[in-house]
Amino acid sequence: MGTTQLETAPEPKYWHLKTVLSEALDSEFSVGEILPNERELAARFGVARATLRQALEQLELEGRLQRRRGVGTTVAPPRVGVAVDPAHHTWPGAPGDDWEPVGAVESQNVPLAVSRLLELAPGEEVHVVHRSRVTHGQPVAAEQLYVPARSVPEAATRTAVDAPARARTVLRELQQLELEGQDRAVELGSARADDAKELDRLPGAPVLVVTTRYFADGRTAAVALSTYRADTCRLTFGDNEADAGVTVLAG
Amino acid sequence: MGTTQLETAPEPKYWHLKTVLSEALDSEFSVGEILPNERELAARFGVARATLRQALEQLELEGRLQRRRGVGTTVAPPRVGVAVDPAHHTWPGAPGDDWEPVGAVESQNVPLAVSRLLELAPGEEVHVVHRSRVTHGQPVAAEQLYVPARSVPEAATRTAVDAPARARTVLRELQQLELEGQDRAVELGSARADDAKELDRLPGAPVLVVTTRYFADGRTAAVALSTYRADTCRLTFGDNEADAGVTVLAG
DNA sequence: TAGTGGTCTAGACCACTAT
DNA sequence: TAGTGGTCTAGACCACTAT
Repeated sequence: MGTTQLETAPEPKYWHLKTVLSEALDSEFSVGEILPNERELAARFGVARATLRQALEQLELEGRLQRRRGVGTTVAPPRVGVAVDPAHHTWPGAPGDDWEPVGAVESQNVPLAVSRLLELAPGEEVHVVHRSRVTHGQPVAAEQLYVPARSVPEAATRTAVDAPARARTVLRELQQLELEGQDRAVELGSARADDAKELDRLPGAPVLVVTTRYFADGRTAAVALSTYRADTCRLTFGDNEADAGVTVLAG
Repeated sequence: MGTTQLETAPEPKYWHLKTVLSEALDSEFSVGEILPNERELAARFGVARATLRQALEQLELEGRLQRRRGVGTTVAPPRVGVAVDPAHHTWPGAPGDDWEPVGAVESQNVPLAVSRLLELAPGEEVHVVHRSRVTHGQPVAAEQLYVPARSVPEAATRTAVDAPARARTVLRELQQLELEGQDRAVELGSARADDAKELDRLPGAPVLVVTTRYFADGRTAAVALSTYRADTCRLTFGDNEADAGVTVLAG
């Protein structure tokens, strides 16, 4: 016989569990259905709760499950396709964009990476416009749009009555400029406490961060940091019409 | 005095730890530097190892740390910008694309979501072309390109000598078609075992999955599933020239 | 107030890397 | 063979939701 030790390393329990649960979700559960609680599931599979949780975490990451503290674990609907990059480039706040202005403040305190993209001088004033995006009644994204005061010298945010009006003032001025181009980058991040609250998630939840640079007057005129829920969103780019409706479950 | 119970909920230990470590990384460590091991760090901060690991996991997710079993934890370099969507649309394998053909097989067994996108008939044959992408000497992505046999009737994969040659045969035939358009979607996933191995990660590692649809002859002629390391990659879209060089650390 | 998922502990052992 | 991160256990208690 000889030693047959060429075998592949044993599969971790949580990995096997994930596979089993995934198949059960496909065949025995429907969207919105509540799973047994974690202590019950762990007992049923004969593993420690921590191990069971490792499997559930992965399935949540893949958009298969939704877990809510105090409530329970449910089968998640397919991810929602959200159009991020329409073929026709426009300023934020242009007609037809899905974002809701929430407020705006003036600040000298912006993330280092943003100040580099905008090539800010030390102490330079920046309007920070806060917007949110809702699809199918669910909050899917929160955005901070950084607009140097130099880009919109006429924006009179202090005279506006309420917060959304202040935001609209900045957006309106921005649209006076000629948009010369834009680009985007997508990366994985974890939700800051404020964004998490707005997205109805816990701090640290995985998010897709889209960085958009808007070019005008030969320089970067504004930068948007948009934070999308990674569990529920599929970001779409290009020719496609809004929701293609089909989700590729990447597991 | 009265009860002052309007206070915000206490910050979890691992969250606070993450903040402390993050600041230490900024000020006291440089890229590539090795951190003390987990048992040592946990002792130093007076927490259980599991709690320390929760903080490290988040920092790794944000691309700040790199952990390797048997080796240790090091400070990660800034994320690499990888161009995903050049302004000029082309077939995969066109001159100038960064992918290396690895192999190709014929299969009737494709992911359900892919077969829906391609509107495959049951049992229809599909070429599965496997490619990999390397940047700065590091593997950053693995791809499965699904091409229905009907799209490339002349592709003679069986006569090709080696695996890369079989892949190139399919790609060459694909380029004979007129590309009418393409679109993309990005979502979070976890690495399958085979992709994980190729990307030098453990199975289940977080990845960004890009689904590309290629249109020709009025239908979807091919679909690519590209799996990018989420810890090391920032996907760029649009006008930007390759690497913008600046990383937005989304934490 | 009961029930849920989230945090945390203090261990043990395993898989892997480098020497 | 020593040292690392990865997996797993069996608990305890906390924050939050809904009744």
